[in-house]
Amino acid sequence: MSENSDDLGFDLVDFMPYLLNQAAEATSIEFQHFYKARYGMLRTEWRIVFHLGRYGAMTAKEICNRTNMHKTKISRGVGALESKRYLKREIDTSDRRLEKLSLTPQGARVFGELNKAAQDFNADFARLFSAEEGLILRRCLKRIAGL
Amino acid sequence: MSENSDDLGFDLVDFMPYLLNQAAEATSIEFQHFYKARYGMLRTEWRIVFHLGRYGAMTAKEICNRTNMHKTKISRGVGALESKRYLKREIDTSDRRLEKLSLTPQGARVFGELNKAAQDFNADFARLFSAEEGLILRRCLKRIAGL
DNA sequence: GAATATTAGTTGTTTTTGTAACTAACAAGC
DNA sequence: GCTTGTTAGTTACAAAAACAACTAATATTC
Repeated sequence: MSENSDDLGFDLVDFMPYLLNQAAEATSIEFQHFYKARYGMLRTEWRIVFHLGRYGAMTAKEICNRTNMHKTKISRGVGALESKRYLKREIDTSDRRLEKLSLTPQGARVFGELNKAAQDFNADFARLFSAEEGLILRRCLKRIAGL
Repeated sequence: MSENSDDLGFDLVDFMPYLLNQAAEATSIEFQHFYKARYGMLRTEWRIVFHLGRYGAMTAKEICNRTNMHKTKISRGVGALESKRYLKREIDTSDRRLEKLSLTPQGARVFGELNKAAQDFNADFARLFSAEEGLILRRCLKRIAGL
């Protein structure tokens, strides 16, 4: 905290929103390489692919609820993924407002590769910390994010 | 981690870039209220004000180096703060490429208020954690951010 | 000291995001 | 059955960020 005689307060690095943001940025930028450079995907798109690959077919709304991304972001991500042929839509016959989204075989393959990369990334990441640190870090972040 | 028989890997919430991002987002959005709603400032502008208020007059380049924000972002932030009369520029006579940036009295007053709000925010934030958790969280985040 | 390179900062253009208004389908109330 | 309300998703427009090209000043090199 470094309170000092001039009462200027803490250093920026001790300000949690800043520190969290810097840590998140640094990490995101690293992982971007996998989905951006190789598959031309945006973060939103990668998240959608992850959701559909990991949890199965669902509607855009369900992805919204799970991630608290805004629906317009999802709508555009879905459009982009569709034009890349990674995803297909199927309109629910009992409620024609709903679109069930699912990965195409090609999309599933991309998910497989990215998911593998993500697991490796996470494993490497974990090596930065002791077991106790990792546990506490994860617990604290979940609490902050309200998860 | 929840490894399961289908080998689908972890949940998104256990993927560190995602978890960090969600935590950073949640926190940033809360603190935005202070600088955005009250002073019409953007995050970049708040960071610039913080730097000048906390560490004294410096050039745009120095702010760049300290924060790894891109220089165009800083340039526009400085312009916006100048038109709000929170900041003034002074060209270095020995090297006329350099502009020494500093807060106006009005800017200094705003810094004082925001800095106070930031300290309070940080103190409230700290209450989410035990002393040990807070220490470890901070240490881990710094390591991740390379700080 | 003239050509070249580097540095600080700006400007212009393109992407991406955020916000609000919209369409289409369904649901409720009467 | 016809208003009124709600929900899923899209589209249009404005704000912000990213990226590249630029200007002006200083350094370097020969």
